Amino acid sequence: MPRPVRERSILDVAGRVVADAGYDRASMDRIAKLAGVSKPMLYAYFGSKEGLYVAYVKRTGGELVRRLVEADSSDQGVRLRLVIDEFLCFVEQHRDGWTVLYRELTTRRPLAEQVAQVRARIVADVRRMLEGYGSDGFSELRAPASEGVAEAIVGAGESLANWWLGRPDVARDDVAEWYAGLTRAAITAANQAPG
Amino acid sequence: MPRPVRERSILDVAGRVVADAGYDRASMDRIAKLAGVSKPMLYAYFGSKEGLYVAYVKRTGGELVRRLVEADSSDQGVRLRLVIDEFLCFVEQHRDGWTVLYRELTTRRPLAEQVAQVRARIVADVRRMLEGYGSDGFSELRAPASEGVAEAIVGAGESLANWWLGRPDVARDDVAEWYAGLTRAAITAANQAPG
Amino acid sequence: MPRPVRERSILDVAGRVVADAGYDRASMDRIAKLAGVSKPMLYAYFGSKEGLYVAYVKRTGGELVRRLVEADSSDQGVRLRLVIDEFLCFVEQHRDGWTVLYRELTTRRPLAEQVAQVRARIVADVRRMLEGYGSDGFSELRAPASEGVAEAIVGAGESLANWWLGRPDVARDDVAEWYAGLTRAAITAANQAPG
Amino acid sequence: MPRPVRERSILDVAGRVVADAGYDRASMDRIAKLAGVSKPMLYAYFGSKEGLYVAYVKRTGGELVRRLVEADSSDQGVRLRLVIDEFLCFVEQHRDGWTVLYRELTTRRPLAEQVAQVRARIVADVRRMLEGYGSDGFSELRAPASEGVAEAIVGAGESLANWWLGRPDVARDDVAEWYAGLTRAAITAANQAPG
DNA sequence: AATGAATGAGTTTTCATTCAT
DNA sequence: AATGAATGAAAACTCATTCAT
Repeated sequence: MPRPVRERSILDVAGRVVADAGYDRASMDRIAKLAGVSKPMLYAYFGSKEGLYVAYVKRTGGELVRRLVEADSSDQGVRLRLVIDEFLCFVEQHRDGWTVLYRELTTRRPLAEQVAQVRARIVADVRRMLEGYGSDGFSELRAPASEGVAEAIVGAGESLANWWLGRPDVARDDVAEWYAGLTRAAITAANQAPG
Repeated sequence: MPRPVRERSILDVAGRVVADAGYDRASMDRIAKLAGVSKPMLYAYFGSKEGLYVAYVKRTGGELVRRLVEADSSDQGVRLRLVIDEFLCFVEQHRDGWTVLYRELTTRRPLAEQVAQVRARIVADVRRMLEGYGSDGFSELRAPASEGVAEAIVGAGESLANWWLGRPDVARDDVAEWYAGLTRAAITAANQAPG
Repeated sequence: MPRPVRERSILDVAGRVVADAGYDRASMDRIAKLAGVSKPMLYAYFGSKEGLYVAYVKRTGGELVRRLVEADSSDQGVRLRLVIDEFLCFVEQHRDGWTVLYRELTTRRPLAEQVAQVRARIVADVRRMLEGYGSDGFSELRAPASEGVAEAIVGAGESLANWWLGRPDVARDDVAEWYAGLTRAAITAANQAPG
Repeated sequence: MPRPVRERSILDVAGRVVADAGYDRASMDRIAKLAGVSKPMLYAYFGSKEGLYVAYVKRTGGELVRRLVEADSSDQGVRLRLVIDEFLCFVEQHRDGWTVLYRELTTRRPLAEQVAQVRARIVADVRRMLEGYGSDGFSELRAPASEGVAEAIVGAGESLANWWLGRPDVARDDVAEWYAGLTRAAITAANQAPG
């Protein structure tokens, strides 16, 4: 089997195992066995446990960011809803990936950097949205309020996504609608607060 | 040293260590050394590593819930703001405790149950708030929307609290104000959505 | 079994195993099994494989140096012969120790430092002997010649000792006599060379 | 690249790596990478790690012996000095080779045999020199004294050579002179001892 | 003639946990 | 009531070696 193919299939398994057990409890032995390869292959391809994890996070986080950015480049009016849709689509399609990204957000060492960067980019986007909102005459929101509220909005989405993972009977469209509503309301409220 | 006193000081140390390194990387050796007792003491008092952790979570989560419940029993008009204040006070006073509770929220085995229960009670409270909101004539919010939005609101608070932990220069009052604004806006938006 | 006793018996076994197989091929598993303890004991007492080795070398090298120094503090006339006797006694009594000290002399990483220090002290002594020899009127030997010849003399002794280890039928007294003769001759020759 | 050429360049690399790290810590991976060939090539050419090592030692030890033998076949009067010169020339030109030969002298398994043979031949030569010395009327030296002293003389040379490797500022001629002086003095002394 | 892909067996090290005193 | 001594089990990682192409 050629290397790139193997690499992808190993990453898939690694994501499943890490999503299931967390980084610390995910053993290389288990990943190797489930991937149908020997442990030395994991090390030949990824160098270390951390290397394997980082490769997975880069692949998965990279795709999430790419999709959000694309959705964000659409027409102003529908942008928010499209970005939210895209986010929920990603969660739906990559349950493991999302679980890993989200779980390791709260872990300090030694991998937080990678994941934190992905999230930071998203928070920054939301913050820009908050700060730009008032440009048409309304009051304007500035740091640190814009930062805090952006964090809150992103956190709301994460939490909602996790809840949704356990409720497959709920339609994505509904979830997106709630989240979009909350976001719009939060933006409005934040901008009116100082006034 | 009488047992209850020693137990409390051990729990304090355990919280610090677990907040610092996470449950898996927190070793009993380290906890024993920092607490100034021998390892067999830890086992005599708490039975196992999991037992020690559960004791810590019960104590810490219990206090969080107690404080929120008390704040929630106050007058209707200021209730939301008081609860939020109480929550942020707790985070401020128990950085380790909050970090542990929050971090382990996303961990599956073997301790999630305990922590999840604490959070579930909070989410349920918020949900009741959402569902009761309309009782005075407005449209009413029902599950699963009320559940999802409650999750989102709680998630927003968690995220905001974590962000705030890294920004000690921001006043608690401001954070509380933003969060209260977001929550009220979200409730209003959610109730108007179906109409 | 109290710790100091255990430590000594572990060190004895470690010396035997390392003398037998060399540092790299000596496995902690094997040392633990032969010492009748579990591997974690080795780590509890010595920290690491290197730590165990260093402890052994310190103990053994320390004793060698102590004995040589004592013998060296005797009356001038018989000093050389006494030191040589003491050295050969040590080799006879600590075959493992000598083998380890000698073998690891030629190893670069990561342990050479310790052993090299022991040897360096001995070489320095011989060098001082060489340089002081001429003080009664003969020509005097100086660096780098004194250094080189000291190295040669020490090397001759090491080599002789190793050869002797494989020839238990040869009396220690004879070996000592040969070595003393060689050393005296070498000193004389070295001092006359420049003249 | 024709096989013999490649073989030689592989051996050169192997020598460098083994001199640097020792046999056990020298990995086939590293040798293959530095030699610019794939690992299966190493096995096709040399059969095993041990095979590669043996090939290196045979080549290097063979050259050392050849040079010493040639120098030894010269006129009686200058023989000793020529042999010593040749030895030091070899060390100077083949630092890696000498390091490997010397280092592995003290290693027991699994390669000592090869290296030990090379050294044994040299010791035997010196011994013959010692035993023949007295043929012109002086007292004669016999085993085991001749063996022991020969070992000592060879060991002195090895030790001197190693010391010299770290002192490139010292002229070869000086080193050779010291060593020749020591050797002649040792021979004389050994022959006079019994008398 | 040459190599990318692959592994069985072994290494050092750590950890939660218990026993004898 | 308290601990020094001790361990079974499992972790991450490495290496010499081979096969299929």
